Amino acid sequence: MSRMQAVAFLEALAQENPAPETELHYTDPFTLLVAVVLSAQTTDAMVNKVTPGLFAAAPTPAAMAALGAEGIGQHIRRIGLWQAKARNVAALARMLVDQHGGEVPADRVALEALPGVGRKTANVVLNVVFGQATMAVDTHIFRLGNRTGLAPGKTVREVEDALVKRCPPALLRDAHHWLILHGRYICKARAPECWRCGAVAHCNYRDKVLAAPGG
DNA sequence: ATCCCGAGGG
DNA sequence: CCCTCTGGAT
Repeated sequence: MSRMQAVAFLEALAQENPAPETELHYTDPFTLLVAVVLSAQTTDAMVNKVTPGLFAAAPTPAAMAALGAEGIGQHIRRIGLWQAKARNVAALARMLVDQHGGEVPADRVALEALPGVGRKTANVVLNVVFGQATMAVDTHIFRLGNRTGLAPGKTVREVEDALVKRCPPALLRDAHHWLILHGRYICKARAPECWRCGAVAHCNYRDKVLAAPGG
């Protein structure tokens, strides 16, 4: 896919809204960070069931640290990996209070040093909160980037770099969010629904699907 | 059975 | 690179 095509592809996807109800619930940098940490290997809908109660009980790093792993666990028992997440969020909140003045750091190294925060979560925070030119690549975006030719790469880093280079600055913020939704609901791993893709005109994957046996 | 808006550890 | 942690949806 040429750069011109890639930009047209991204602009078309930015207009799309496959599933608005699946946005993560948060109100500030800290709750965004926690919501993203909680979302690992679990659906956003499930996370949204527990975050209102959790954030009502502990809206700040200090309150979250005080709530502790036990208290946090009481609120998030319904989501996957909740035991490890409760421990991580408690420790993470404690680190924010002790080492970062109760604020979410605007630095990749500091973010990734927080328990439960890896490259993907750090990229979401850097992009959404601090407006940095980063892309959070998950399995959906990795697949979409390769299959459409938008951002080819054999590693997550390669796909990430390709997307940052090709995405117009105006679209960069939150681009990972609508790319994920597109990958989750339209450009699906199995049975992709090209007929309701807003960017079919800028992608030849539909032709490949139709040409494939049984496609 | 397989996968998920992953991270951490071996 | 591999594996495990978790629950829910498909």
